[in-house]
Amino acid sequence: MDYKKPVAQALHETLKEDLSYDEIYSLLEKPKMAAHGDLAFPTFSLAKLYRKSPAQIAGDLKESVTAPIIKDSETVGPYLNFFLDKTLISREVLNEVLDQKDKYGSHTIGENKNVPVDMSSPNIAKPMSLGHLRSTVIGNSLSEIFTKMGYNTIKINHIGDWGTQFGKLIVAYKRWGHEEEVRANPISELLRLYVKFHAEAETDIELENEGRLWFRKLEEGNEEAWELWTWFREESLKEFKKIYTRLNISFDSYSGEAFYNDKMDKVIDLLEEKNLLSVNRGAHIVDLDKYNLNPALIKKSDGATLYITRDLAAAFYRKENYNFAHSLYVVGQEQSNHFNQLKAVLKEMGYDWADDIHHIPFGLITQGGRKLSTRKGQVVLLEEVLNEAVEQAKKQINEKNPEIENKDEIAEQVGVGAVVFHDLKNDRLNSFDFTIEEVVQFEGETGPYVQYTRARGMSILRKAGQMTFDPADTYSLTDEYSWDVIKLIQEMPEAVMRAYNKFEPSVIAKHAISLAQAFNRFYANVRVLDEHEEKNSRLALVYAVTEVIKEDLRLLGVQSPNQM
RNA sequence: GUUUCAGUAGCUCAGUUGGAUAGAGCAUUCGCCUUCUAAGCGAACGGUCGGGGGUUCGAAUCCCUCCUGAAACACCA
Repeated sequence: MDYKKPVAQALHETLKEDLSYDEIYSLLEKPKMAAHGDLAFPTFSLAKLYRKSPAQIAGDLKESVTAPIIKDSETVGPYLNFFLDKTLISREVLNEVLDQKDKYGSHTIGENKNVPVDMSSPNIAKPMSLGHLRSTVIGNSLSEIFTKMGYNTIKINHIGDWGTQFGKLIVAYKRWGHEEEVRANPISELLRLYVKFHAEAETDIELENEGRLWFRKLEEGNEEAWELWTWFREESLKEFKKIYTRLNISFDSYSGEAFYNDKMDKVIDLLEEKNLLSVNRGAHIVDLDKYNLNPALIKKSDGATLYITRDLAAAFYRKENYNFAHSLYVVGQEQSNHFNQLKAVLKEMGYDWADDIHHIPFGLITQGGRKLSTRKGQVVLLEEVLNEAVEQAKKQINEKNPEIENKDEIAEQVGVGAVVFHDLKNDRLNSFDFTIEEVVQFEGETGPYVQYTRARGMSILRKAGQMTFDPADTYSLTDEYSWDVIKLIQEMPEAVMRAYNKFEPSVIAKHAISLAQAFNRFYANVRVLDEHEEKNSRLALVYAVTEVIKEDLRLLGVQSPNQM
């Protein structure tokens, strides 16, 4: 329930000559301090109109603005502060959560419209790095958020499975590789070969040529090249799926770069038809001067296609197959220029749906201040990070709750949850320098803190022996601690909306932290299981918190263990 | 060099549409477990919101300018 509405309505009764309902609604703000009440109305904007001091206007309004929901109002200078009826609002908020459960906070504006989400997109034969983790978890979370808005999302893993590096890889494998080793440890072995190739190529210039040759064979459908490529791809994908399983993420499509090989000619034909291609320094380009962008290189001087050609083909394919309302690309911010070009070319072609394509950029992860580089073998392996986090989680469990069952399962949920939450809690555009100590933090504003908060709530419910609550009951909560919790629960649907509008999972993470903090304060100060006339209402509040936290975490792709 | 993004407490970061006395977490120091899980709660300490100008009743937030950092900038993806 949005309690701003009845208050705005009450103000509008008095002010309808001068301010619209919407203006009043947007002027109403949440005070930072509890002493200033639950909602505040600043009167500055009326001062000129009325030729009175804002303080005076606030005083006049105080007398005339009333509503059942408004328990009390006070003026402090130019502000009219409202104190609301806690009992009434608590009851309605609880009724709503108990009734809707995990549907609480949902919206319907997506109404079955399609939204493909391009995310994760690791490269074959290379380990998944922290950069891929970001794309994966941000993409997954946005996909959940869009689903909660009513959209039908399609998670697409645009695998990096084509390019000259496969020529190099084939050469390296033929020279130094062994089948058993690749089978045993596909990615680390293929990576070793790839790194070795670049090291050797520094002195042996013949290698690069050989690599190009083998890539051409691959393109021409040479059987040996094709078999090796298929095999590398399969082995790599198997390895990736292990990680996706741990992250609890699945995809609707693994169509990668190779999938569009036969779909690029159509793009080039279309560009020619529309007279958009010109030849410059031997290359085919689309001029984008009027967009203040570099020309888009569609075809190299040797006739080969490029990244953008493929992405154009992918954009058309997705428009035709999904008829998307929005199309998201969760890709690092260093590729902003590419997506600006992509959209500009589509605009030039006359397609308005270019505006529905959204690049969702995110900040760079460095280590020791340096950019991570696969070629030089300087990578942070995602799997090792997850393992370390899970190990630390297990250590904590053994210290703090050694009697618990399913230790391994819980350690996995907590450890992986810590990593994922850490990645999502801040603005996605922030860059950060990676340290394992920071990621594997379990105290303060972390995933495990939020999970732990919920586990404490679940423990109370178990002790009470009550897991279901009647949505129609007349609940009543009057203390300050409950009130803070209620207000946070009430804000959840709005947080979902904001996360959606900004393509920003951290909004949800922040809400989860705030709610957990408020609940822990409640927990420390209010005895739930003691006999009290509000006991049943308090239990209902605990239940509502466990539901909302679980839903927040689910939207982030983090699991909620019932005990830890 | 051009473009884009960023600069808030020792560190990591919030700050919604411009609103009241700029907030958290970590770290440090100190309190709270015979009572629902101490992965918790509370307190103390900590600020020229990068500098300067401007707009406004009001600026961390908008505009200009300078400083610092990161990224991108034609045949990689």
